[in-house]
Amino acid sequence: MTTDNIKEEKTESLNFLEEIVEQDIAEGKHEGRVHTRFPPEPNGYLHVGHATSICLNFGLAVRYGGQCNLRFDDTNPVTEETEYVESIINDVRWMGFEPTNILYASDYFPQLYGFASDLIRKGLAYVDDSTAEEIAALKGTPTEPGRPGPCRSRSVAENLDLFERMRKGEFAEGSRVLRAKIDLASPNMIMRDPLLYRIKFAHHHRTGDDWCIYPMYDMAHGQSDSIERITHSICTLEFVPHRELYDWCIEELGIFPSKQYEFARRNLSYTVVSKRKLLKLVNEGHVAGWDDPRMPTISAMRRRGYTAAAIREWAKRIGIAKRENLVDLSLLEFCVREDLNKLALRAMAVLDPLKVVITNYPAGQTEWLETDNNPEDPNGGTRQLPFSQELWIEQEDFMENPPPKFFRLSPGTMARLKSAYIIQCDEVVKDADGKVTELRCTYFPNSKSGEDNSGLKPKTTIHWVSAEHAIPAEVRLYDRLFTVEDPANDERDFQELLNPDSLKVVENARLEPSLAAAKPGEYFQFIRLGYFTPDTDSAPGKPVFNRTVTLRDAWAKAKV
RNA sequence: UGGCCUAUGGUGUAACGGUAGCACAACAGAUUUUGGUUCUGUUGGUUGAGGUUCGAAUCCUUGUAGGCCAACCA
Repeated sequence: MTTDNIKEEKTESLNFLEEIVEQDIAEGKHEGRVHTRFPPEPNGYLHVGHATSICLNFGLAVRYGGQCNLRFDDTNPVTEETEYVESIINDVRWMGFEPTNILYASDYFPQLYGFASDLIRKGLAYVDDSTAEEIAALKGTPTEPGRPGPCRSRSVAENLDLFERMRKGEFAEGSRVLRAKIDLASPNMIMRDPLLYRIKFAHHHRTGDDWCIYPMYDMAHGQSDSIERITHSICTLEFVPHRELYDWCIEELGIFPSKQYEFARRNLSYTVVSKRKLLKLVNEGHVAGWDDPRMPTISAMRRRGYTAAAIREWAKRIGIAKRENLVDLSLLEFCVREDLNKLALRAMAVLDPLKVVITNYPAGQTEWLETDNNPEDPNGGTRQLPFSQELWIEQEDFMENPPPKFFRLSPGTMARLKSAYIIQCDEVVKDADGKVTELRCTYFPNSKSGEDNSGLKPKTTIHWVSAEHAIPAEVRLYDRLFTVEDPANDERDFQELLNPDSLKVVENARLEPSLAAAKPGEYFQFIRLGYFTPDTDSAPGKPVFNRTVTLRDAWAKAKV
């Protein structure tokens, strides 16, 4: 290792969780073992927030030679489904991580039942017959202590008997719960005799009808961590008050001492991630589904053309801390462009076609021109583009009365056709309404790309496709779903904040013929327009492309 | 009004008592057969008030602001 490397390593800064992990390793805690877990509840699709959590938990394991389990926190049968389990596993793998184990909290139900019984035997849990309202009323408020209910003083034997009969299904749903007996006066509301088990006669996606009592989060999560000998159990800030209970359970049960650490969830501007709001977007038809490319779900980002590497890099760059945040969407877009710039194959596509006729080019002739697949990749290779007398160019690349800084085509000016010839605009053809329908141009035969000796220096290069050879396609242009940075914290109605232009469908795009074979999962840059990927709606002979993200566009900015 | 968490450029994040740095964004320039990429530069910051110290973003006190907690959700 050189001095430079040492210096670099020294200056690299760690986030607070990496510091904790490194300190634990240095102290030989758990024999230096690092074992994390990603614990989604299978009640919906994973979104960007989960993506950063995946990167955090799996990333820590990878970085420190540890392990990371994927554990489904499936303790509430009424909201959870196998469909979600499958999509979550798929999303985790797509993100680029392979779980050490794929586990389910529901597999621990027998053990968890035993833990609860242990607490009862220690006099630390009791069966409460009160209604939800009664329990809430006796819990007090943050400023007033709670008061004991009539069941709090039940004997261990009675509690054991009642709890067993709860399990046997002798009591009606909602009629009794098991509660920890801790401290009704605790300033931490979570410690005021928290509920541990409730009765639910519901079919569970894995355990079927084996159980009619299900553990609450606090009776399942930490215990599952402990069973799996998780060393660092990382969760979001809203669980901070639960840590006291997490530790209490582990202490009283005398089980493996997993430790909980909390970080601030990362929020992304111009979107929402609350399950309720995402559901509303889907149900009210504001988007086409959970994987509509405008959604912040992992499946939607994948469909839109974001790469897992870009999302991982984004998570790395925004870092990790404990303060509230709203990460600017532009950083995610930067990461997506950065990755795609390296790997996307360049292609020519015209979204808003304007006909160009090269008057001095032989009608019916086709010439195949070589062009780079990716100028950023020396091994990217080349392909052939057909050139002919009639072409399509972008409407935007022509202006009859251009402003001063416009240096594309206008009457009398020249432009280079990318990888082809320099043309000059001689004549503008209009329809009865005065709309420009065609440009009649001449080309300079000695200006062919790669062998140009014309001496001409046009101010710009524009993209084009040969009219005869182009294939038609639908192209979907996406923009941010909301018009405000932080829709979740806006007092206005959800509805008012939606961006009416979040989707623009281009029905009549013209693509270079090589794009006919493109498949979802492949990445392209339509030159000068942005990054695009085939959508899953594509059908043979009817390709559909999604715009992942535009290119940075200095001209667009200069115009406004 | 009880407890807990958090405050560093527009945004995100470093600096662990010793020169406030990095990235994105913004702006300017160079290069460019993508108004892309790449390269260079510029603007801009420690929540207020006290205190400790030779020296404070950092430690202490006290304000202020934001967030979380009284689900048979996780």
